[in-house]
Amino acid sequence: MNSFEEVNYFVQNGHQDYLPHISIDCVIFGYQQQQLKILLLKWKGLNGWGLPGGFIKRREPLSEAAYRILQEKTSLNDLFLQQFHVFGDSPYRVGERSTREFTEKFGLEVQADNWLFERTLSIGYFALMDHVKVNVQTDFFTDDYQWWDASDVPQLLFDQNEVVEKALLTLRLQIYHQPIGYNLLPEKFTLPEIHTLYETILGKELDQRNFSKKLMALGLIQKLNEQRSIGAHRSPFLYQFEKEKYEQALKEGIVHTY
Amino acid sequence: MNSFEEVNYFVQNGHQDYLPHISIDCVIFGYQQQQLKILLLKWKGLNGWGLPGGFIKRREPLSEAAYRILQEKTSLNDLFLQQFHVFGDSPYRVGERSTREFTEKFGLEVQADNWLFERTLSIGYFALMDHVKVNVQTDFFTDDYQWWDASDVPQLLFDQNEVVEKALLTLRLQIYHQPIGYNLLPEKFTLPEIHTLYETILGKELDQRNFSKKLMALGLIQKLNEQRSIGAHRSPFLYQFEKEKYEQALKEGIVHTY
DNA sequence: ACAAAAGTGTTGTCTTTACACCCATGG
DNA sequence: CCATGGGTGTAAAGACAACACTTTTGT
Repeated sequence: MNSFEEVNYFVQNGHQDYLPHISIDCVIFGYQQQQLKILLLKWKGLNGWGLPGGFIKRREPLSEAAYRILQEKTSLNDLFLQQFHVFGDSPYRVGERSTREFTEKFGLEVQADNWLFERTLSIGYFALMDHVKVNVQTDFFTDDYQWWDASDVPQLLFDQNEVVEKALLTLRLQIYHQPIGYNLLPEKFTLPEIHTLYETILGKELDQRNFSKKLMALGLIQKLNEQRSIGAHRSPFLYQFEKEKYEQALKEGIVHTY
Repeated sequence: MNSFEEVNYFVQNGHQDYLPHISIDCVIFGYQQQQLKILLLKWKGLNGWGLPGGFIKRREPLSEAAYRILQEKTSLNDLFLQQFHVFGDSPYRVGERSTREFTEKFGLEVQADNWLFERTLSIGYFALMDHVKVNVQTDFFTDDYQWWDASDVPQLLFDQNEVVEKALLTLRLQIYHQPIGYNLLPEKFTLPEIHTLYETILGKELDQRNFSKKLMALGLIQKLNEQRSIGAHRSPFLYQFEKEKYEQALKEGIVHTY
């Protein structure tokens, strides 16, 4: 959705194709330089940062909508995606919104009762992905994107700081019950890499030896006969997830503490 | 909402007061005779069992809506209530619904584009309450209610069996991170009572001695100097939750395994 | 040879599990 | 006095946490 005509049609007539009053917001986590990152888009005009999001088509299953929105923004399809909360309590989510500012910033005339400006609840989804596979698409409303450090997210538009907070909390809780990493790491990774990933997500140090013992005991990854060359240091071995076991663990859950 | 006039107004004009396309479904858990129960309402006409639910008022915060709906149905206000999932994938939640059957059963004329019959996502909430405090209110659409054993729920209307399943799953997961019991048990309860409650929720046996050791170690309950008389048996001591500590544990979470 | 990161085991402590007997009460 | 359920402790096994030195690699 990039041309003025497309956007104008969406704004004026989108309610025919999409459900009003409900949107989807995506918190996209990536992992980069040993830091947990979140993908934010810069809104044109509003001049602030916000989460990628979108609306649900009238005949589209909810989870398909979430996948579609993610794919539109990241051109990626193998990813972990999970609903985590519906936001409908903050003042922003209770009242309707003014169209004036919108008209000024984007040059689109909208009636006061335009569907986009009615009260809209938002369903939060979070996704995990390997940031190097991501090819971010901006659109008419957004003109820039950036991966922000998860612990250092700027002030976001609307109530979206709350959304990010909740996503982080959910991710941290989840890491104790589900394997995480498949979607955040490259296919082949080293023990120090996944170790740092866990430390990063949990925001605390994990003993190197205990971590690898435990991880190996889960039996979800296998050691390969290859090493990565990392410069003037000993070359770490590469590992990869055993997909079937990983999927099974995702379904059945695991219990551990790291 | 009991009179024909009220209902007719709601059906014809409800979209002015309520958000269309989104509803709330409540899975209400109670505990009774050592069994985990779920409150179901019997729909008039449709002649099937379903969950209590309702719509969100246009200017009402989401969680207030959930509380209101619960209060309307149960006349109860001190309760534990939590959002757990949005349902929008099942065929029932993707398409619009036929008004014909509705018209026949309830004698209300509705247009094909009536707001109640458009596609509607449902936000699932689950609640825990002491069933003896509950005073169930039926309304125009429902003429009976019953507490059903959680492990033996009948075929429900729409996609609601899925909703109940997910609620149970969430409850079971949650019990490892949050104290549970305050809202399901009477103010004063015995160790065997809370012990059976946990066994019931988790669906497995828990060693009596280990359970009480662990429970006491959490420091959320205190022993009273009273006993309950239970007939021809030794009288068990009564306990009660220490509210402040309980609330704190709710907020901060706990980790244990039972 | 040096700097930097990878890799690898053991021990003590704590947590968890398994298990059985006596006590209180009412009929 | 009997039947039923309540209440209580200990020991063995397993899980967790703490901890340091050697190896590899490139410069």
